[in-house]
Amino acid sequence: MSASHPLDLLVQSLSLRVPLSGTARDAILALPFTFRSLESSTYIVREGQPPEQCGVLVSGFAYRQKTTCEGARQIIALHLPGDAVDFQHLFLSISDHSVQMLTAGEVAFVPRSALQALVRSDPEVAKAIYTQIAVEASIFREWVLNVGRRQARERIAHVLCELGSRLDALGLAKRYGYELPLTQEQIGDAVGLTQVHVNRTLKEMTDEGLICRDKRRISFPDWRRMCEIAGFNERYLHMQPQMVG
Amino acid sequence: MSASHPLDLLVQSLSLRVPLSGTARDAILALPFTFRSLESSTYIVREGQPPEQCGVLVSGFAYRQKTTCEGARQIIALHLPGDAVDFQHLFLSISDHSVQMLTAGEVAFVPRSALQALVRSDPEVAKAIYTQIAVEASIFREWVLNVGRRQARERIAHVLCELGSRLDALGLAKRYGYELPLTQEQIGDAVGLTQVHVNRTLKEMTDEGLICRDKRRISFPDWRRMCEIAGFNERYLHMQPQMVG
DNA sequence: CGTAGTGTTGAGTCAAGTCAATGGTTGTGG
DNA sequence: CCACAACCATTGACTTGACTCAACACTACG
Repeated sequence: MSASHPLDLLVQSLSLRVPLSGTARDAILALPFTFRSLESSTYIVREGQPPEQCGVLVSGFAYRQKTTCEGARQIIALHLPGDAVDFQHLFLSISDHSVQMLTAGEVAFVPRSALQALVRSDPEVAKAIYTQIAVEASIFREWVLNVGRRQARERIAHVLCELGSRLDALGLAKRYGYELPLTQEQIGDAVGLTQVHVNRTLKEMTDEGLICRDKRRISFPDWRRMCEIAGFNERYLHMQPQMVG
Repeated sequence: MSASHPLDLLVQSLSLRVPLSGTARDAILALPFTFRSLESSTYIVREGQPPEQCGVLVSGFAYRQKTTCEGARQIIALHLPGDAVDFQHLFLSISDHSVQMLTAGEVAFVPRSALQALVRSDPEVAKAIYTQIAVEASIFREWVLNVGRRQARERIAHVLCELGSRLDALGLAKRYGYELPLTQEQIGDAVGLTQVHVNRTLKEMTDEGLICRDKRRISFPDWRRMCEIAGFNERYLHMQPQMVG
C-alpha cells in the first residue's frame, strides 16, 4: 500500500487520531498543491512573513525553530513525513517562527486559502486538522517541561523517545531503533544544551549500554528503562483516536 | 462599560484578535455555565482526566502546569481574566496537563459539549476560538525558546515583559508597572530556575535600576531597556487583529 | 586526495543549584 | 489587638552540571 498520491501520508497521519470517511479523505486528496524537492536546511516557513502556503512533508524531516536576538537557536518541534508543517499559522497573519528542512526531502505546498476553504466547508476535515493543531500544542508544552525541568541525559533521552514513538506510530521505523536524522548540534538545539555536552552525555549513555550507536543509527536495548530515565509518558502525544464531539 | 455578564471579558479578549459581530457575541454570551469562586491553587483542569468543562477566568489568575516524574514543576503558561483556560483540550479526550488558580478568583465553567456545538454552528466564533488556540500555541513556542536558550536574567525579564504586555492589552494594568501575581518560587517554575536564583537575579536587577519593587508591585523605569534585555518581541503574542480567511 | 561537516576529548571556568539559616509579611483566631 | 503560624523573601557558603575554548579524528563526497 505505497502512497501514490503526495497527500496520502497526510491523510494517514491525520486519521491516526480522527477517523476520516471516504469523502473527507477525497476532499483532502483533492486539494491543489505544488510539489517540490528541497535541499536540507531550506526554509519552508519564514518568521515575519505572511504564511501563504502550508507545506506538507511528503518525504524527509523538518524542524520548527526560533532564535534569540543573540543568535542562539532553539528547535521547537520535529516534523516527520506526512506532517503538515504550517497548520499552526492557519489563523495567524504573520509567522512567529520558521520551519526548515532537516534532511533533503519533498514537500507539497497547499495554498492556505484552499485549506481554509476546506476547513470551512467540511466539518470532518476541520475536526481532524484542529485536533492536529491541539496535539502539536501539547508537544510544545512537553518540550517546555523537558527543557525547563530535566537534566541533560533525561532531556536527550526524552527527544529520542519521542522520535522513536512517532516514527513507530507512522510505521516508518521501530521505536527501539531507527536512523537518527539529527546531528549532535541539532539535538543540542532541541534540548537547550551545547553540542559538546550532548556528545559527552551520549557517550556516557552508550558506555552504560542505555543506547547503541552505529553511524547515525541509534537503538535502545531496554526501551522501558530508556522511558523511565526520560520520564517519557506517551500521553502527551495523544496517539489514540480522539473520541470527541 | 463594566462587565455585567461573566462571559463579557471572554468576548472582549477574543475580539482583540478577531472582530466579532453582534450575533457572534450574543452566541457566546448565551453559552450555559456554572459560576464558582475558587481559592488560590484550586485545580481547574486535571492531568489525566477527560476535560468535560472549559473554565473561563472571570477574575483572578491561573497557570498551566506539568511536572516531571521526580516532581519538579514547570509552569507552561499564565492566564489572565477573560482567558478560557481549556480551549486546548477542546478536541482531546484526555488532559495532558493541569491548570490551577494562581490567585483566588472566579471561574465560569462552560460544558465542553456546548462549546463544541457552538464552534460547529457558528463559523465566526469558531474562527475566534481557533485563533486563540493558535496564539496560545505561539506562546508555548516562545516559552520553549525562553527556557531553552536564555540566561536567568533574560528569562525572568521575558516573563515580566509578557505579563506586562498582556495585562496592558486587556486594560488591566500598565505594561511598565503592575501588581505581580507570582511568588519568586512560581517565577522560578515558569522560567526553569530555582527560587533562590530568581531571588538573587531580581536583586541584581533591582540594584541596577532595571526594575523597582514595592511589596508585590513591580515596575520598569525603562521599558525599552527591559525589552532589550529580555529579547522581548511582541510579535509572538499576535495582538493585532488577524486578517485571515 | 582534499575539504567541509561531524564527532570526540581535555582543561579550565562559570552560571545556576543545594543546603541551611534568618528575617519579613500576612492573615487568623484567641 | 496581639501572638502565632504559614508563607514568602533574603543571604551566605559550598557544590556541580553545563559551557567555553581548543585541538584533533573521522567520514563522506566531489
